[in-house]
Amino acid sequence: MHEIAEAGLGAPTAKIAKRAGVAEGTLFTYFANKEDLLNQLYLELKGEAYERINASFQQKTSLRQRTWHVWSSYLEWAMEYPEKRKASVQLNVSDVVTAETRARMARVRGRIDATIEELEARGPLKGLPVGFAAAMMSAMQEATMNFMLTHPKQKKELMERAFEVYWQALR
Amino acid sequence: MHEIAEAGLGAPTAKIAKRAGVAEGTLFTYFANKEDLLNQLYLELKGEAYERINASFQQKTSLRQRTWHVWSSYLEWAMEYPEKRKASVQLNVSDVVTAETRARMARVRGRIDATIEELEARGPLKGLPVGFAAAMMSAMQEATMNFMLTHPKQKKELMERAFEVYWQALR
Amino acid sequence: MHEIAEAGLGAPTAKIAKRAGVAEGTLFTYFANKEDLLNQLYLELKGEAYERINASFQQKTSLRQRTWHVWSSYLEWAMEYPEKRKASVQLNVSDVVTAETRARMARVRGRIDATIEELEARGPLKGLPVGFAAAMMSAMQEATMNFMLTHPKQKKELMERAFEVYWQALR
Amino acid sequence: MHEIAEAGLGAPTAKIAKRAGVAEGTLFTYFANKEDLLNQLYLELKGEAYERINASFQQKTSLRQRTWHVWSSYLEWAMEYPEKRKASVQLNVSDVVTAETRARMARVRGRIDATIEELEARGPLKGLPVGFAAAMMSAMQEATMNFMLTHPKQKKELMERAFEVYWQALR
DNA sequence: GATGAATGAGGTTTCATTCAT
DNA sequence: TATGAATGAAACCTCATTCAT
Repeated sequence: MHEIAEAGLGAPTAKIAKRAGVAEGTLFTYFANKEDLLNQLYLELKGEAYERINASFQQKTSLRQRTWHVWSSYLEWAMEYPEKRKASVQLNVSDVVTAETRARMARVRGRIDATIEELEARGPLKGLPVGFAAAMMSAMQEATMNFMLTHPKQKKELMERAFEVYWQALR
Repeated sequence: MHEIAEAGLGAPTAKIAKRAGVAEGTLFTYFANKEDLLNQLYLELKGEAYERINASFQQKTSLRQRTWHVWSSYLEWAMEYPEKRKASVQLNVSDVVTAETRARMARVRGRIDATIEELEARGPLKGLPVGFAAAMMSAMQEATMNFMLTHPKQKKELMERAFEVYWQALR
Repeated sequence: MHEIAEAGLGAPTAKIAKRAGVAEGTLFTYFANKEDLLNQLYLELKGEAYERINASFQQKTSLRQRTWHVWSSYLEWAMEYPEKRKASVQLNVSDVVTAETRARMARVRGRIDATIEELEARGPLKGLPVGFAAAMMSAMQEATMNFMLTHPKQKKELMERAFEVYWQALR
Repeated sequence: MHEIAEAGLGAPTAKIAKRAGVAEGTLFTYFANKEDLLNQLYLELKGEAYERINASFQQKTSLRQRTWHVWSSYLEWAMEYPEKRKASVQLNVSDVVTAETRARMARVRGRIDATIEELEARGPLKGLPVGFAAAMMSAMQEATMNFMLTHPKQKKELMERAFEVYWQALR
């Protein structure tokens, strides 16, 4: 993860192994090949983020509260582990992550998706394809993250006001 | 550009040269090295998109009209040249594009930025860092693009309704 | 043996171990290294073939009958265990089988060699180096085997007629 | 060829390149991969041998004379270039040489095969599969070669008397 | 004695870049 | 200025062998 965050997906397996404190060959007793390693890393990182969101998820609260929960817990996780987020983004954009891996991940999202999809039933998004609200949130979260990192003093404010923007957009 | 869109930034210079109809070595009489080539390509692609936006830009219309112009002309360009957009995104995410290249690009945006920054003076974004509205728009445009590509029948609707979402968000 | 027949001498020790139903490391409590293992396999396979020939060897019959016995029992063994023969041939050609192993094998041939050497006393081979008749037989057996495998219907005929050719040659 | 003869098909491409006086990478501008290189080498070596045989081939002489020509010219070539022969044998036995390569080679044999097939019309081989006489000759040539190499003084005698054996066999 | 995770040297192949023509 | 063969560093991956358990 460290290596991917620093050097991108092109990070040599030799360096990855060294950073992990194992021999070059050892990598390949745990992963069939580099692609497999990257896919597993993706599952691990995304899984961790989702777990964080799910952990303190309050099913019975208002839609706004649940949406805020999804919005904020992801951003908090990402701020806490910027390297994990960076690696995660790199993997997400690339095409080493197979459709199968993405599908498996989707199955894990569960309650998160259920909440976000509630948003799609509302006026501004009614009739648009499923997943649009979620894609919008992701896009806005990433954009917000970048500003939170470059303007650490306004971190909290950015998180809250950007959420307000998202929320207003979907009223 | 074709090669980058198809094979990513890892596309071999040999293939790039062949596609361009020149010999392998010829590439390096025009570009110092691969990184330089990619930076120039980035400037070319982004420049083309901005030119498109600037071309029919109506300075004197309402803020909403100008914002819609920026929103829609980029999306139209991107739909018209999906390969250019794909290459452009790849380059944008990567770190071969130097800070200097990005800075040079920023200087070209001119009137576009002026418009988008007007948005930041409004309530929902007041006090947030400069560039936030633009970043938000880019993020939402990319997310919208992906849906336009996978749901071609709703192309027009997606473009318009997603703009409405953006606009509502910044009211 | 199975692995060698299928994948050649390059077959990984890991696979050999698995096929044998033991752990990777266990191989090396029985064999000093891969080369040793291959040499032992060679001894085992050749030994088995020779044992087969010796088993029903009739010392007192005519030279032709004894020669036929050697010719046919080897071919029958090879047809019965094509994998053993394949592995055996691979080992024979390679140079992992040491001179010492080959020498040890020679000592086992005993009665077979005695018979074949009788052939060398006859006109056509008189004066040629010891072992020539045996080498000739081996060469012809391998060539015949290949045809027996690709023309299974003529198996018996090929075995008999090719022997006739060999026998005529040495009259 | 030198490397293959010395170290077998496992000879590292790095060594092959060095021996050829080119850089490691240069190999792969001429051959798609190692397998391709080995196939081309096979074609080159076998081709050379056949060319030698065809060169002074006298179409109108007796069958025995033509058979002797095939027999002896190959053996002479092989004695003259023992490394080429060794490499050639290694390749022949292995399965890196594809069926397609072998087929292409077969097409080159031309007049040689025509002669050898005449032998198959004769009594001892009548009714046996096509190619049997040629396979027999190859097998016997290889066996003879080994003795010629270990008994250089009897070279000429071995070549002639072994031919006699072959010829007698097919009377 | 059996195990199998760990090792790292060594193998094949790719590719940005150079430079004589 | 254009060419493309040559280069060799560096990438990914395999596998015989060791050794703590």
